[in-house]
Amino acid sequence: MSPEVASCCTPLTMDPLTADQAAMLSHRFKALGDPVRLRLLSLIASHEGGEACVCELTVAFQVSGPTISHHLRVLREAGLIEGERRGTWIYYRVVPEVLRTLSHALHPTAALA
Amino acid sequence: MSPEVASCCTPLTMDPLTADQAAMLSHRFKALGDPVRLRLLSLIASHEGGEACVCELTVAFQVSGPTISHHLRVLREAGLIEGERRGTWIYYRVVPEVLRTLSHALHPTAALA
DNA sequence: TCACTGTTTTGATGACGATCGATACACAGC
DNA sequence: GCTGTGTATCGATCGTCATCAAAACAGTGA
Repeated sequence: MSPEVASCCTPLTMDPLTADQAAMLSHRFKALGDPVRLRLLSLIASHEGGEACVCELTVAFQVSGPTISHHLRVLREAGLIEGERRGTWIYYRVVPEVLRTLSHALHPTAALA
Repeated sequence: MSPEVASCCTPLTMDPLTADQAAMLSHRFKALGDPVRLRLLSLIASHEGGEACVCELTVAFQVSGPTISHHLRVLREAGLIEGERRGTWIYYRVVPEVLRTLSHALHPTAALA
């Protein structure tokens, strides 16, 4: 993603969001607004090495493979995760700066590091 | 809301979320997943005194009154804001602990205060 | 090149959500 | 009580989304 993603917005509690800022942020929050996607993100982020193969993610849910793939796409298009193919398997990892941006947007003292 | 809302979850990057945790968090993030609601929340939080009257919120958007009311209800049912009637007008304010919870869930070092 | 496995895309379907106008409810002032 | 204003609910509409089965695509190894 573009470099400004991690520093675009002051916390939403400090100044009113512009329509553009709200559109960008809401797109990301919407991606987090599904329990399966949240658990996928959590599984990837907390997985050993910071990345997880789709095959490991699929077995953790009751939903079908295509559905997992759909949710991974939504997370990917929201900039929250990145995928990379290595041989047979595709590995996903989180984009920490984007998570930090969202965290910061919700709470002034958060994620200043 | 219940007392545990502000401390229920370790950051989702540390441990995989349980289905219950994911359901609760995704419900809140879903409420943030709309640009109008995000701007409403921001307007309320950044407003002088930490609260805003519905009449002040309605004029800031192009959408109808019922639609604003609907979005305020979604935010309210997600526990992100609280409303209080004082005389003629109803004032909304944010629930800071819940915002801090969400911020913390996204980033380990965030919102420990 | 062929078969096999892993992942994504396509197409369809049922549920959900954003929005509106109309209506109902709550309070203030007369 | 009545009337007017502020806010919420109802009912309908139309678009979006989560999900699946089926098909397509990508890479591996025989």
